[in-house]
Amino acid sequence: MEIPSKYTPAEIEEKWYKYWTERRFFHSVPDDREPYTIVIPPPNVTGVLHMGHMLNNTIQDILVRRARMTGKNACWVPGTDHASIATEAKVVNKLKEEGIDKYDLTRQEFLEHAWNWTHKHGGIILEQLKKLGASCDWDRTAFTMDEARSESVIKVFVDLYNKGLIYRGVRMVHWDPAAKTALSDEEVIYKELKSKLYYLKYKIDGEDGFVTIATTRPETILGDTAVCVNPADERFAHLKGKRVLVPLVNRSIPIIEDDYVDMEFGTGCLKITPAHDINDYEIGMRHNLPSIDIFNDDGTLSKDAELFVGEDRFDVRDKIIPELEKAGNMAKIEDYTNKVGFSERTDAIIEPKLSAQWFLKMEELVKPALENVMNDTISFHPPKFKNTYRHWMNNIKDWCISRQLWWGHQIPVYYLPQGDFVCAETAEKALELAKEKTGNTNLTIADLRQDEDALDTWFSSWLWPISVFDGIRFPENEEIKYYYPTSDLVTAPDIIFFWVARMIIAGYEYRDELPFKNVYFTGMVRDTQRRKMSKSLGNSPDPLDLIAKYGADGVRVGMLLCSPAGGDLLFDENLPQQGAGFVTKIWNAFRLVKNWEVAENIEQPEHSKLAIEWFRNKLHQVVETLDEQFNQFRISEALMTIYTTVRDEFSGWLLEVVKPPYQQPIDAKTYNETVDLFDQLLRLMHPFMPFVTEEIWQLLKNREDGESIMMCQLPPVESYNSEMLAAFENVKEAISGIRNIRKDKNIPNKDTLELCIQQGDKGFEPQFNSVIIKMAHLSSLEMVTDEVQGAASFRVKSTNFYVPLEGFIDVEEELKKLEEELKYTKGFLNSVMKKLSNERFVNNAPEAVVAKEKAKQSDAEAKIKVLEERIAGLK
RNA sequence: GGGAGCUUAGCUCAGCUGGUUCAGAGCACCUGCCUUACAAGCAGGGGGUCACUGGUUCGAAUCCAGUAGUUCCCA
Repeated sequence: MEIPSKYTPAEIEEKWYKYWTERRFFHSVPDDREPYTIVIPPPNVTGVLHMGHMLNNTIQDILVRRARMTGKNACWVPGTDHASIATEAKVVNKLKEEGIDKYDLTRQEFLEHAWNWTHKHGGIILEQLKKLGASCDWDRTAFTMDEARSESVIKVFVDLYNKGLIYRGVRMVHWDPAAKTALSDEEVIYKELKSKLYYLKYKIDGEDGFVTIATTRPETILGDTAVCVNPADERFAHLKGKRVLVPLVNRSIPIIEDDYVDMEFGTGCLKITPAHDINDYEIGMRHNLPSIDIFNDDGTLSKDAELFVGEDRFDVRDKIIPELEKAGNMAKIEDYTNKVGFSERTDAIIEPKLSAQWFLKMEELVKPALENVMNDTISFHPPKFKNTYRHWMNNIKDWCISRQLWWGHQIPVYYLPQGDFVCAETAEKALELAKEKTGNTNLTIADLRQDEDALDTWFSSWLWPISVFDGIRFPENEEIKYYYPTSDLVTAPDIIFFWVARMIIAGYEYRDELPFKNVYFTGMVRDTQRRKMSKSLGNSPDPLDLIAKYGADGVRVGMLLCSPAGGDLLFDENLPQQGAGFVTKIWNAFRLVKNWEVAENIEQPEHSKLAIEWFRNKLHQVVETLDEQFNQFRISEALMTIYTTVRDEFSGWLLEVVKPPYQQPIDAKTYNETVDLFDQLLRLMHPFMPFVTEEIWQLLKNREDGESIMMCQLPPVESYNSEMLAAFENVKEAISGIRNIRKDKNIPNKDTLELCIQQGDKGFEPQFNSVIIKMAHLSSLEMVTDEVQGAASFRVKSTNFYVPLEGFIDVEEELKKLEEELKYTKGFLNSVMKKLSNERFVNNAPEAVVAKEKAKQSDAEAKIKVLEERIAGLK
């Protein structure tokens, strides 16, 4: 069989992904094995794959593949999220480009456009995940607006309403004038802006004189209904009970007193606009002030503003300033930096606005969700996110779940002709309730008017771990009982409140159980300057280009090598490059092994036997290490373990030892054992690099059609001989010592050397001599009792190694090296003795620690003796 | 304004309940080598007052307090 010298990821990856999916290896059905379940954080249906998805889904795939290979029934459920605001905004824009205004369409017509868009773009991101190698159970692909999920959302709304947890209230909400919808607190991003602080003079009603207030939003004076001072502020005592006139419109408003006012800030005198500021709203409530809503839903001024009606709020700000100056109301203007809320989705500046919305009472719901994270029933990795979580949960506010959008789940509330309303899953059920409620049996569905608003997207995704198994509609179904609770959730910390917390809440409310056992928070993918990847900066590579360039395995490895849990990943193209380099390394190791000619009639050499025994033990140790690392979600460390094992232990040591001389065959026993070890190693690597491991695994031995490495079991955790591993480390050190001598003395590798060993207490075990002979290319290895003259030397622990080099040896050089070694060892002994001669240390430290120090002492003393003898011998 | 975290090699980070796997890894850097699978490689090497100050202790990167810088969350 001809093995290509270059590994070509593109075609190989496509071949195996097809092989896996055609045989439905990713598909899971409940059986008697232990389930392992992950639900994907559903990406936005209209989105495209970005670097964050790459990292996140690589980690999920590693966890799922590993679970599958440890005998679990692994199920990774994929799907997408309808992303109400973002998708609606995209559809609205697209229609606008076609000259269609959303408000010229009926709801039905608009939804048709939205569905068309979804069908066209909805699958893209999932198709891209396939290129990454994601082993999702594609038969289970779900969408937050498909039938099962939609019905679940509606059912939950009705249920919570009937439990008295959902209510309608007029509240100050964050209004997005671009999307014309309310947003939840979590959807508002505060940014610092350089703006101005305007000092405005309000004339006192019926008197000469003014009061001066400071504001960043002069246009809102049109909605002022009071001016407020601190009751403790002597400066304004004389204003008590008086009134002032709002500039330009000359409305007379009262001067009120409230502790809220900060005497230090601005002029100590605050204008109150209850309709457009949350704090003013609260003050307004306390003082029974009227609210004047001066804005329309799109951010233009309403007729209640009296001036500038129909003009945009920011244009009005520009225009009102000269007006105020002209009227003599402008005292001064200062530069000022303040934080302004922006819409997460549309980036429009948020307008605090009074409006009627639906809210979910959170106070009771959060209790089990908080408790079970704090007591680690649900573990966060890294655990520092527990703090953030607790803080939010302890300061929880009712969740505004209505959005003034069409794309989403329409709120199942039906208004009756008299203004009353009922809440029901369907219009038919609503009609029944309405008849009951009103006693009017003549009502028809046409008399009911369903609430226009849609639900917050998170109100559907919070059910995701349950709804993907249809556990809301059919709580007793076999799948939900088998797969739920899910095992691990992999997500980014920026949606800990939006999504993670709410899933936990929903889990306890609807299953009385946690939704997942572990939450692994990935870092953000940034560029090398720590900037977030963003379209506008153009610093984000296209993941698919990277895969095309470096292969999916290379990209996966590159992303993970540098991505500790919760730490940000500073992406640089040399990462996938390194990943691809590692793939090549493995490929070359495979080529080496596979191209050996195998001879049945050759005896297995001693060195090969020893090396194989050593590596078998090494592998068991690695399996144990990986197990620990995975248990702690130290996934990038686990990859590093694999990386160094393959590069150093397997390629650098095992293969070099067993490698037959040039153009000579290898004995069958060594060959088969090497292939077997390679096979084990490939399995350990498979979750990280599924494609190259499958390709090599398939070529390593004859495989039946339908076999796959992904369906194999990982090598189990087994005990290993740690003395042997330690002994082999001494062997490596000895071989390195000889290599160093070669290097120092410029002795080519092809020349053989002689070696004499003066064995000390430690540092040498003769059973590995054959390995040393092979690896150091020795012509002889002799045990000696005395030191050897005319030789370069080095020490491993208390064993002396001599390489006789007549004529080459520079005694001065050798002595210098020995003196240095002696000096260091003496210094080391000194520090140990200092400890041991400290009575309080010997008396107070645990016995084991003292014993260790004593061992250090005797080792150091032995080494000093060896060095001193050697020095004396040379002199 | 409130809260949480972080600060260890040029970069990104490990370092568990204080004590030889305590000063580590990968990358980067430097020096040799085209040695027979691999120059996308191999063999070596340099590099850190563990942010600062004090405390606890026989012993502190590790525990405590304060200071500085920095990041995130919330308002």
